Amino acid sequence: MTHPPVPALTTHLGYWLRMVSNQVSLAFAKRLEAKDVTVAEWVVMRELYDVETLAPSRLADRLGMTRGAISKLAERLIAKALIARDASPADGRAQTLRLTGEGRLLVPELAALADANDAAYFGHLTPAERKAMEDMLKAVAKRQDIRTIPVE
Amino acid sequence: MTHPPVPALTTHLGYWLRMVSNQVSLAFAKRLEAKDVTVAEWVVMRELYDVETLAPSRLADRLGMTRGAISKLAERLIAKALIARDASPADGRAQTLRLTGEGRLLVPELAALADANDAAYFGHLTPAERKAMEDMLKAVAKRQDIRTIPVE
DNA sequence: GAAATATAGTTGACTAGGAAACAATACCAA
DNA sequence: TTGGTATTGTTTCCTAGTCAACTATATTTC
Repeated sequence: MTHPPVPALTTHLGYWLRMVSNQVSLAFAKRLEAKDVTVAEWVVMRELYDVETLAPSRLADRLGMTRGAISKLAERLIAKALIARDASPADGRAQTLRLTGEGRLLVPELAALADANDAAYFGHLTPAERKAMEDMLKAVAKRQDIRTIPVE
Repeated sequence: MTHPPVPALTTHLGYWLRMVSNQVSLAFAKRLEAKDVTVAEWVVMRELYDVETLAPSRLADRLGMTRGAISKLAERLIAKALIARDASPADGRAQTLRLTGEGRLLVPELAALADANDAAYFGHLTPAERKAMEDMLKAVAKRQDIRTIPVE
């Protein structure tokens, strides 16, 4: 009783993309769990790593999250003593976020987990294949003017 | 004060994959919104489309979701009158889910949205490029024994 | 310089999922 | 046939987001 035939989900590139992406992210999340850090927290920490300080609202823009989400995310990272929040001297509304010493020390460890995860999933591809995939994904991103850092 | 240099997030293929995948899924979700359906609901409906009836637990396996999540998802679809739930005559614990007439009529419309979304993101790739990407993703999926349908 | 407007961050209500405890039923083994 | 175990689906509690209302401070405009 399948009236009009409908192509399978698997005919869409988006389907495969999502399936693989989900698994890669999930596996990465599991690795991070050993360090008691989520993917979103990792991205924030990595952003802060080469920038000294950053305003929450800038972070929201960069990660494509709402300011509310960043507010709560920052709160969690502060509770873990991985980042710190300072009032802006210039603007009474504004704040800046920065890594604590502890947080800064953790980033290279987390980066190693990210490397390992990427290698586990894509390490078997030849350099040419990797480059082809990366180029295609970059082209799609550019074409659609995608610029936010994927958090989840 | 960036002590040890850490490679940028963008050096990972997983980063690009997630960025593009997130945007493709988000755009698809927005299209589905016009029909008042979520991506997860669409996947369930598409699964039911060529199968007559399906047990919730089978659905959970196929979609890689918990039975609890399927329970709630089914409840939402039933509330929208897009699927129906019947008690299994053979097994007092079991149920089966099926599309309603209305639900079945909706599937081809939703499939058209899926096609359009895929085309919007990947239509500009040459057939060879599309195939290369699909093959690589399939290979990664196969290598990791990924078999669940990506819902989100 | 006062009033309107804009911006930064927080909060509360809501959503969709996971994990684990649970109830009901089925299966199995002695 | 009865007692233990397995399985099905539901429920409760938790998490991490969104959205929209809110507070406080800045900026602009007249």
